Amino acid sequence: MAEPYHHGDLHAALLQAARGLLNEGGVAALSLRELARRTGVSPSAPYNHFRDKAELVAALARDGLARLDAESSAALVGVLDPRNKLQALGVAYVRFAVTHPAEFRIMFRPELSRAPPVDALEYGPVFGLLMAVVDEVRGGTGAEPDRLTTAISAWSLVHGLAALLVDGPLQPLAQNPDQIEPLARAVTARLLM
Amino acid sequence: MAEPYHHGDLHAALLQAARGLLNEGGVAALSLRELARRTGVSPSAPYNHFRDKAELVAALARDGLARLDAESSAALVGVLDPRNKLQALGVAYVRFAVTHPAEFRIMFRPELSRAPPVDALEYGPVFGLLMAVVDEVRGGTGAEPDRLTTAISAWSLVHGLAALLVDGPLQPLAQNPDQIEPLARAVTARLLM
DNA sequence: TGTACATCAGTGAACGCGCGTTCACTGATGTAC
DNA sequence: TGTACATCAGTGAACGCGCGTTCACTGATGTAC
Repeated sequence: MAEPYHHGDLHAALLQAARGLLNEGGVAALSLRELARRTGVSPSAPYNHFRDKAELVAALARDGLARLDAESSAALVGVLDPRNKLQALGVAYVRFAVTHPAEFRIMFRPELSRAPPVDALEYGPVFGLLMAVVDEVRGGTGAEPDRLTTAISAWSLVHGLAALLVDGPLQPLAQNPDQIEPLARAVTARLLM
Repeated sequence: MAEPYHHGDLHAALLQAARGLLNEGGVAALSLRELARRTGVSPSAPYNHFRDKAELVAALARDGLARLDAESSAALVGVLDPRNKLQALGVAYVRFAVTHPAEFRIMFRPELSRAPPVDALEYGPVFGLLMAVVDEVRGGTGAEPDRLTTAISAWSLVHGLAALLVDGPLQPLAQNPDQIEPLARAVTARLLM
């Protein structure tokens, strides 16, 4: 209501509002009109920044992936032991999901955006990181099962915990984030056995 | 188009059509009107069988849970070793998710129905089964970590694999179901180490 | 076996709603000279 | 430093659509006698 023209940074404001909307009401609640309302702008204003709704959703997913990538890399700083690296990566994954549930949800709902954000088993940054660490771990010990299976197992474990916390029956636990870190540590510790 | 009145079993036909719709277009595609169209019935006919859309979704989730429960119990028949039981339960879980993706999705999307289908950590049938098997396994060996953490870890592993196959970047693998069984076996084998 | 009638499970028109998107427009901003 | 003008980022009305749900209705079914 301040100045009718030229919002400060509508692009960012829309994405921010979209995150909020997703966190509150889930995917069903994400509408361009509501976004416009929340950023105090007319229904057609968003079309100056995104071709259509799918493009906005795709941008959200892309941002989420980049953030997860950054946090994953950060989690490895100063960690030397390969097995500790694997655990650190897992804990970071769960923490990301719980602190950014909107992005986490949308990254794994490919119907929503035009193209899948993570292309299958192609080496997206995050999966690449995981693969590298898995190779490090395998390099140490002897006759372990196949690389891919190991990576998929590790990914499954943390993805499952994240999904149960974000969308599933473990949701109540995610309410106070102090409990998340120890739980994630305990669960990912199974990767080390 | 045969006889205009008294569909054979509209209740079941609607649920069946809903499963199809969910499998094809995801949650967003699930509409009562489309259901009516597919079962060749007027838009108001479904209201003779379900109070509203939420009730239909809840019925779908309930059916899915019952089915998962039945398949889980069936998977344990004839298996004696506790660790093998744990694995069998895990494989059944993944198989259920891949063969009934609609139900699997909806069971873990509590916003959709009025009440959450699995009440938190209360002992729903499936979780009860898991807990019992976990206790069996723990009874065998000595100083293992806490029950709940063990159960959550096991659940996370299989839930994560299921989610990555159904909605995530492992989707391509789920196309030919012959690969699913060995993969599920390999991944759940990590529960035994 | 026939008839009367309550109940069950449909029809189809209508409602109001929120949505995505388009369109002609207009004020603010920034650049060239 | 001023002015002319292209471009950028908004407005607001309008569109068509599919949705969930309601309503008065009606044909088919099953039960009582």
